[in-house]
Amino acid sequence: MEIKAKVTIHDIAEKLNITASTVSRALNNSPRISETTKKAVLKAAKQMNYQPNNIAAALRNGKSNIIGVIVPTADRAFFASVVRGIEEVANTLDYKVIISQSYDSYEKEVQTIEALFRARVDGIIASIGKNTEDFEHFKKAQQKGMPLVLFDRTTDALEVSQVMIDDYWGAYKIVEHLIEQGCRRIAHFTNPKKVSVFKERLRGYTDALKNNGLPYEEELVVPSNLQLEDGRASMEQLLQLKEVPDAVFSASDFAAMGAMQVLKERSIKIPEQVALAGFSNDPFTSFSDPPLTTVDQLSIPMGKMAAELFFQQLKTDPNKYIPQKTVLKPELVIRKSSLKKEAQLIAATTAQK
Amino acid sequence: MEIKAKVTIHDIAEKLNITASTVSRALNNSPRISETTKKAVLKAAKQMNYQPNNIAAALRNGKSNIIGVIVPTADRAFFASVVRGIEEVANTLDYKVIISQSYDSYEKEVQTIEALFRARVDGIIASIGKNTEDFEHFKKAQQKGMPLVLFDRTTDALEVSQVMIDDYWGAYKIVEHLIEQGCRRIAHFTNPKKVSVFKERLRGYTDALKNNGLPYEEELVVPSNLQLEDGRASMEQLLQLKEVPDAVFSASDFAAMGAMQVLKERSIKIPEQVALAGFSNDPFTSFSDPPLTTVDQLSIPMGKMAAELFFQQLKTDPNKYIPQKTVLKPELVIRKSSLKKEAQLIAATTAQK
DNA sequence: TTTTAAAATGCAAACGATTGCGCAACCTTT
DNA sequence: AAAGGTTGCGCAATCGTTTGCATTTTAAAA
Repeated sequence: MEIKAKVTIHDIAEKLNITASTVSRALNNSPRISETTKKAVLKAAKQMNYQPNNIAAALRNGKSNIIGVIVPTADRAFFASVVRGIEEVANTLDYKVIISQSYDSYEKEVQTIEALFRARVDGIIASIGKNTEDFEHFKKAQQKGMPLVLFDRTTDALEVSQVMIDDYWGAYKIVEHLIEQGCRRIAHFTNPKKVSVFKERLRGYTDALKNNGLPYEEELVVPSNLQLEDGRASMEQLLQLKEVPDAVFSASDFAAMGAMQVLKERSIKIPEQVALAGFSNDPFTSFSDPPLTTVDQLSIPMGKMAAELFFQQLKTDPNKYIPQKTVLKPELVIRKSSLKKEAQLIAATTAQK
Repeated sequence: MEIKAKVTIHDIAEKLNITASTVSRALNNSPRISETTKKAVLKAAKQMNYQPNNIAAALRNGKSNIIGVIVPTADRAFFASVVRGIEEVANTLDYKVIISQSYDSYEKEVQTIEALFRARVDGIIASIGKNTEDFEHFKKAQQKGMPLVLFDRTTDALEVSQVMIDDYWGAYKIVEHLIEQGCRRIAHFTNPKKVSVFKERLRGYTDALKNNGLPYEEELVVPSNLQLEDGRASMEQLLQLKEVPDAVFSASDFAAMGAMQVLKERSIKIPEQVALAGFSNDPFTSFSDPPLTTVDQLSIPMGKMAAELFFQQLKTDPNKYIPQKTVLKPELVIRKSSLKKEAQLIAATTAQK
């Protein structure tokens, strides 16, 4: 078994005394070829250890069977899971996934998309970088007639298929949950950026308050970058208030975590004194103490759905295609950090003894 | 700005009244082309919005500028970070990264590698699936003269470049740390599989005990699958012992986490009564209460190193190449779960008041 | 002004698979 | 037995770049 020169359909053809055309057709199971020769070709191919050259086919066909995926960073839990979801469905259709990172930089994003064009990907699935406000580079993809699907961080500036979760609904529901648990002064950590997800979560928060007869109070809504440290700072700030809140709904798990740390340092009981909820269901949320109530973003399903929209678009005439906006209902993940009633009940029965 | 038919070097050539050869050479900055025409070509290319077709080039050159990466699952924190590292260096060299998942299935792994062959990747970077014991599919890559780099889960059955961390050293050091903190009965959670990493960690554990004059006790080494639930069970088991350990070094963060839960449920103080250490530095370890001491696996550097080995191999004559085995020294991440001395000190000063 | 070397560009064949069109050979029908 | 249909396969162009080997142009030397 030495290394033999790469075998092509021509080699097979020669061996069988037929032409490459016939071999090609046989391999592609064309009805124009007799069963006998098909069998012969298949057999010879196996025997000679033939490996089709997708690149040659790609050149001829003008399609590469490759999807380009752009994410801010490949190792953030959410994005990693989406990529996983995309790969899972791509895999079943013999498509490959090229992954590239934009690092939330506009310039990188533009470069990256150009690189994907050069690589001749058949289309692109992307989550827009935080600092991107111009979308010409994505439009280019559309102009080329490539399928383009946006997920999570999308924009309405583009007529494009997109998948996201219903941030409003998730926020609304979780605030409602907090209220149901007896919380009456619910604070919210938000982000001032134009990014729509945070706006939506804020809207869900305010509407839930309103519809449940609770007042919206400016001082309870604190904006920040939503990282761990920001969460700490925001919590400190809230604790300065004359009237301390009895719950915090953070638009990010990290900030919620920061708040949790501060509360614990001050021996403020969670959830009895302050209930806590985050957003994203980052893997770490189940390991905190108490485990953090949060909203699951359905990352893997989102990836799958994005891929499905992609292939749907791939199959239909670019002129006929109508972009689809898919909104996934997120799932509430209720954990101890917000189960005030239960905690009180346990406290009561323990005290009774 | 309508969609113009794709422009090729021939179009540029025609416009400039030269041939495609010249255009090609100009674009590739060949010394055989005069500066004047180079300028002209570049200008025309920009003007006509020329996009090079990598596929055609790949066909002609026999190389695609694509690396195939195989991981068990794309969304496990460790692998996601390695992929990130790989992509980072690939990106600087205008290489693209195709990612594919083996799901720890041998069959999938074989299929996946075949698919990568078809895609004509220039080489492969992979972490071997848990259940893989035959390596013919990887050998095929080598026979084709492709660069092949293995990371983390490697094998000595293949003469191949590999990157891993020094599990022995990491384990040794962390056990030493526990001893230094005053622990004398240190338990260990391990995994019975043939996978070398766990064997190495076990070896580091036993050697550290030995070299520090502590006895190795069978009953303190408990094997399991090292998931959260396994950690819980193992801890329960340890608590049944006549002499309960005063520390646990788990070969996985998840199992360590399970142990932490059990200890907390029983109000056993961490680290005062039982110190805890894990392995991997999974992101969640910094969010537990107390934060978990662990060993960082240098995932991003590992990815970068794997990519560097890859390119190194790509550059050198396959016959001359000598596989490199790179062993990264992991980093101890000391957190509260093991800082017994500090905890005792604080306890003491608090009591004094 | 011719000769000669160097510099710049052109020609044409690859790379490997696909496919529209055409041409045999064979079968059916009348 | 001639006309018309099928069936099975071959021819040759094509996808867009690259590159070895000319060939032309330019500049320098004689």
